Amino acid sequence: MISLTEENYLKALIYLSSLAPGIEEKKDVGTSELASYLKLKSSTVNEMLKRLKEKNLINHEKYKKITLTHSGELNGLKIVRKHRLWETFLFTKLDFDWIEIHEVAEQLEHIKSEKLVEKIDRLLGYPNFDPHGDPIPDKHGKIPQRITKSLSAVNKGEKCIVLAVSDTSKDFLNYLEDLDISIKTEIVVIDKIAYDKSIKIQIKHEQYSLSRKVADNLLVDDKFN
Amino acid sequence: MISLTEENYLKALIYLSSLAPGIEEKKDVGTSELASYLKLKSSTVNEMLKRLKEKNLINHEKYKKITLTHSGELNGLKIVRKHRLWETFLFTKLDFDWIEIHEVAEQLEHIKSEKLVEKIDRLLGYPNFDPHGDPIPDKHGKIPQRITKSLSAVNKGEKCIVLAVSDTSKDFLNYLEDLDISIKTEIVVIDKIAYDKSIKIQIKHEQYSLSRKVADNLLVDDKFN
DNA sequence: TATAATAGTTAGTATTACCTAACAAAGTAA
DNA sequence: TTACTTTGTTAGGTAATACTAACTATTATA
Repeated sequence: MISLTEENYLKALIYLSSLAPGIEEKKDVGTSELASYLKLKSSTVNEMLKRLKEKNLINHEKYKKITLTHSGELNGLKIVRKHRLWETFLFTKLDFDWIEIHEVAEQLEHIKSEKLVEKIDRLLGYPNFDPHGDPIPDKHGKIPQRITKSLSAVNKGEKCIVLAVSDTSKDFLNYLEDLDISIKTEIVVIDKIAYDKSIKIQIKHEQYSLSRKVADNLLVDDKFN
Repeated sequence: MISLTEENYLKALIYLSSLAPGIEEKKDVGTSELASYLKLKSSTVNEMLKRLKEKNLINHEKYKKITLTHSGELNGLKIVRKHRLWETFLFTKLDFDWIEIHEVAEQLEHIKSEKLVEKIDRLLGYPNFDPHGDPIPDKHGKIPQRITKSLSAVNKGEKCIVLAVSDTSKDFLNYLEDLDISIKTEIVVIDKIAYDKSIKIQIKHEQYSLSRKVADNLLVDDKFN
């Protein structure tokens, strides 16, 4: 049996080891890195690493980096799957907004019931991506690949719809909320300013100017017709 | 902050102190009674009682009975409310069956999010009773009263529908499942045997004989036309 | 009412998951 | 290559929640 706390360590390891650009290349994770991500002390993490190793969920040698075993990765992906399914449920079925879903899903992801997960998955129509655009692993841990294009790469005059964001910080999500940009929002690229790489866009009948940074973090689909 | 464990103690106290027939008359609960209900040792419970008393959730003097304070009752009712709303959700929205819902709701009831509870309540259309027929306290802890009549009290020749059960043991629920009796099942009382107080009923086109005990534990509505 | 049975309490122990403080290993830079 | 910095580990402590064993108060009964 994997405890709630252990589940959170696995999830953190999944997240940290896939932080590298491509999903394929895995990054090795160190004790302090994990500790600072979980907002815990290294000594605490160190102790947990021993338990996770005993349970065959991670590989770890003294003073070396941490990697997930097959079992560890599978179990971690299960939590990620549940988290993202619950986020989707909260967003699409209960009208929670983009910002609120994460916190509640952090709790719901630990509910132990295979059947419940499957039922929710079905209720949602077996979605491949959550409301933030993150891929939802299937029950075997397979992660759907997304064809992504950042808004920065869309040509002048073209139309696209928002699929996902590559930054899920509160600040960014709040800013998007102000601009009324959410998943499936239709955006027309009016102009691209060469000088500072900012772009001028139109949403419904409003026009805005977005910085390069913002445009980079908006992932879109430009061939949806 | 009330811990998950503390919440379970409060819920148990709500349950045990309302075991008396009328909901109004409250029964006082003892340490061992609580311990045996929670499948814990009295010493464990005793320790927890101290903590609950410090948090002003219960009244308890050495060697005396336990009663809930106003705050304890309110907090306990909140858990009961969540439990029953989740059971209703699982039953009506996810097609879980009568027997499975309890276990999953035991976990879901501890999710902390006022908003989530309200959203689920709304999604379900603000139900007053859960799939077992138990009343769902409202957000202020008010418990809807049900007008109950046991199947034993229905006259020969009359029709009724199942509203609730007064025994939620697995054995009983399994037996009902075998008979294909669930909430809203229509039952016609064909005959009442004076000798052993058993009754003969008809469901759809099947006839069965039910013992007195079973009939007593089936709560029905006989004026639903 | 004396005593046996039941109920409730206390003391001491274990586990999980956290902490601080002290120390050891590895990596970096003068 | 020595010295500094960062990273990782160990030892020892705490709070929550459980346990067993031993003890005490209350209740029931002969």
